[in-house]
Amino acid sequence: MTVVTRFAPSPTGFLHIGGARTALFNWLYARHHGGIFRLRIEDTDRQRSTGEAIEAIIDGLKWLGLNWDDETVFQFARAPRHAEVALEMLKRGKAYYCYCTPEELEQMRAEARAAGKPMRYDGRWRDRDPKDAPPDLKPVVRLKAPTSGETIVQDKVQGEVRVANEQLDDMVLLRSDGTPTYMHSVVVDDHDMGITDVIRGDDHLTNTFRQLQIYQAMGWQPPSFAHIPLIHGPDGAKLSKRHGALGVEGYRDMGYLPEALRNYLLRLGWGHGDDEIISTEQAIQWFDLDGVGRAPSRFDFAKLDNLNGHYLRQSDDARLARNVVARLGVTVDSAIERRLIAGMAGLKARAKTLKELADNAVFYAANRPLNLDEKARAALTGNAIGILRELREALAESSSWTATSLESQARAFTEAKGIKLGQAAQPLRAALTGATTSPPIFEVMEVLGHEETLGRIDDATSATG
RNA sequence: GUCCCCAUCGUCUAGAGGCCCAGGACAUCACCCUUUCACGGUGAAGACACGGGUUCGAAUCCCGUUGGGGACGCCA
Repeated sequence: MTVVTRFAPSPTGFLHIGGARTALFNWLYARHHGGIFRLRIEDTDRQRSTGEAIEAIIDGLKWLGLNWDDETVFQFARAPRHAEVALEMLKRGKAYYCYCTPEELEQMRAEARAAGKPMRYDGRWRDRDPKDAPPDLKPVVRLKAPTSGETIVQDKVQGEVRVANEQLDDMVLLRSDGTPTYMHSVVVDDHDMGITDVIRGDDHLTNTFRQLQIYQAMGWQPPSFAHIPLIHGPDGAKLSKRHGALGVEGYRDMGYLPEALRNYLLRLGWGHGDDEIISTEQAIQWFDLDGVGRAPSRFDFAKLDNLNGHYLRQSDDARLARNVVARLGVTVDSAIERRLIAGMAGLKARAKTLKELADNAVFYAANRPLNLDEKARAALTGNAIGILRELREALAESSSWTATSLESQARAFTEAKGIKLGQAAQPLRAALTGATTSPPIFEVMEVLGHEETLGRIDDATSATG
């Protein structure tokens, strides 16, 4: 049988990091088995669902490279079908009308809590004569759930999980306005969409018992389930905004690469021996549910940064240069674009994120005269100016403008003067990059070129001297 | 409150009774490389929550305790 998985977010906000991982696991599982990965938007909450959220989720999935098959299913549009199934259950005696008011239910819960019992609906309309129905009240449809025995989930991650049916109550299938509840629509949609494997956060584990009862009532074959642990913040509590609970676009804006985020998310809750750097091709080949752990994991930016740095260094220079230009919000001519590409090798080894990369690339994109930061200005005081002026004269005659030849010229110069290389290199760095840290300075000179280099030195020596 | 799930270095994890006085990665620290900062390399420190069993032998199995998390809506 072909594997069919799905990602089913509710469009009440952005695609958060936990959802992204759930989507990734579903996608990998489907791709691993040569199956189908589908997207269903659970927009039945009309108050909270928004078009922007739908767009954010779709953009987020696309950015992450998680492509889905077949057309996107919108759950709200299927409400008539959900009602149809509920009515069928009514007809079969598997469901019934309940005329309880919200106040009654609230009281029931309060009493149950006080008595130390599970907070559940007591089933007072379960076997009551419909003639008793109050004429002015619209009823909900409730599932006639089994009252004895137990419901068992065979979970691919959590193992066998069972609960006594007395713990579960008769849940609402159709609201009094005739719209379906989440619990009901999920089952109908998963069934109709031919989903074979439901992979979702383990906050749904206990919902599964109830959903299983709907499958049983309809005589449907339930899919297999895999409930993956949630992602927590660094403090072990729920992921907060400042700890990573952002939409994936937040990660994009911070300068993370989709392949890095994919790799990071994959390793959060899943392992394959000692492997850490895992390409997407490899992930598809290796991914299985056995490798998914059962304990929740904590989100760690430091590790994400490390992974991102790795993928950054692997990235194509032209791609990075384009991203840097976009981030800097500048327009550059083709000469500067070439300069950025040429300088990228030195730049990308020094950055963890695209944002950092862009910040460090400013001196390549900028036109003269350069802005010098405080430390750079400090490096251009005292005899540094004199050294720079002399070095400039030596360099002006240079016939070979490559990093290696520039370095040997500089070394010859400092040796002749009896000073350390650093005494010339640091002022040079300050003058050429406006900072005290940068890629190797002779490489910078090569990338900048003869004319620009001398010009920047002149700017620095005249402005300060 | 009731039910369910979880528990290995700070973090992510390897570990499916002897290969483990517990391995890898990130982070940390030291050293090397080096014109700066990175990258890279070498090394150090660092964990089986606790208590009982079972067994010749337990990180691995069982029970309990503690600690986390989740679910108990006419939200999804």
